[in-house]
Amino acid sequence: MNPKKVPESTISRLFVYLREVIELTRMSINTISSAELGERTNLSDTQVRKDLGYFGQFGVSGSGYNTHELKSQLEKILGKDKVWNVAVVGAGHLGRALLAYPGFQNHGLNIMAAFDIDAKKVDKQVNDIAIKSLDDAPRVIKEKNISIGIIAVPAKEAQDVANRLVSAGIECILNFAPVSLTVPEHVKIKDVDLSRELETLSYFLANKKNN
Amino acid sequence: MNPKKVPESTISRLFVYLREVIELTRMSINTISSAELGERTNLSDTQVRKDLGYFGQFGVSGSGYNTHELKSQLEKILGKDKVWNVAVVGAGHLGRALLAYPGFQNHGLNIMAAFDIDAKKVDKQVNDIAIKSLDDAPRVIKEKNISIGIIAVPAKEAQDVANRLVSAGIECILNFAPVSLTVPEHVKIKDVDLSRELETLSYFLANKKNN
DNA sequence: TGGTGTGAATGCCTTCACAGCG
DNA sequence: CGCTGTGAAGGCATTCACACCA
Repeated sequence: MNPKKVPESTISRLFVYLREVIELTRMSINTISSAELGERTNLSDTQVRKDLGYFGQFGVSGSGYNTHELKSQLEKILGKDKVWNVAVVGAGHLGRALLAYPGFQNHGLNIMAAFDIDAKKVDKQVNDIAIKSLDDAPRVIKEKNISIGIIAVPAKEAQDVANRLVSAGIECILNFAPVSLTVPEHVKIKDVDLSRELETLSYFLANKKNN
Repeated sequence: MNPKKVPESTISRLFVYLREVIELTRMSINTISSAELGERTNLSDTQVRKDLGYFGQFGVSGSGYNTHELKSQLEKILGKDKVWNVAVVGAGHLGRALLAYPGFQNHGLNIMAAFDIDAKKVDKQVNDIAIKSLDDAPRVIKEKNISIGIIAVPAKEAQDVANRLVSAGIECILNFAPVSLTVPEHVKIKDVDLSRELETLSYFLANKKNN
């Protein structure tokens, strides 16, 4: 349908533009140029125009983009009319932080279930969500039509959890465990590796001095 | 010193190789080929060799890499002999999860301090670390020689926190707030945008059906 | 004049292809 | 023969340069 292939990084930035444009409409600002939008998002004006250009011509020469129109176009492009159900596996500190994270609800993402293998955590309530045994996952995932799974368990258990999620019908995984998971082709996986991010920063520090 | 510029993505992968190699030495496996190492990390054999090739020739033709030597070389390259002190700003769910995160200690990263503006949280203890008022940050950061800051506060406060950290002498920031922060050239910033990661997955789901 | 839209140029990173080595 | 090391090719994403438009 799209004439040219859209880079994944473009998609990621569109969410940033959308956030900013929502803020602008709240402030009753009706027009914005690519340069201004770029400044607010720490991106170049060309980058902004190129990204938007993949999906049509929303701008007005000499004036810029209408924020209200841009907002609704971006929402349409990014599928913001749809809502997706999410399950969190692992009710440790990180898992519970994710259950409490306010950033998801506003973005078409509903955390519907939480699982853990630890019997001591099962049936505890976190933020209105009851933690269930991992054994219940296949049933609950199907019943509640959950399509996104978040893995927040230790590295050793992560592959097993991934296997269970996949066979329960999960289509996307956000993985916080510091291991490379193997999943079937049709499952999309995204890694968030917190210690690696920090380690990369420390590498930067270690090498800064030498230059 | 390095003849060719090393891609940042290579650095990031070196940490993955190191993890794997540590695991291999624990299992008393003394030799590994680039193909095997690639399989364990979901990367290609060429990628592994190219990455290592930036830093020298550690391999043995026909047999592979000695895990013990590779381990110590990687540790040296990545500055694992050094230890860096870290401060967390924001003692909400995410901040507290980071304070409790076990993955940092083993990696030359010591969380030495935590700050919050909320007077109700100040002086509470989390995982042996006392939460201090943000106003104490400049003093504590200097006293404890902290060079990495983690921002885990709401979007609206993030830029202000960043400014304070920078003027207190912080050199690297790991930012969990969903905004683009502006910092001086010499400060390295790395964003971890959790809702964006999840949103990108939901975009993938929304578009999968159309193909 | 002040802005958009976009082919062309560039730069970065990954993959290919293969020479060389134990 | 199996595996490393690496120049060359290729692919993807960003930036440049400029035609075009209100």
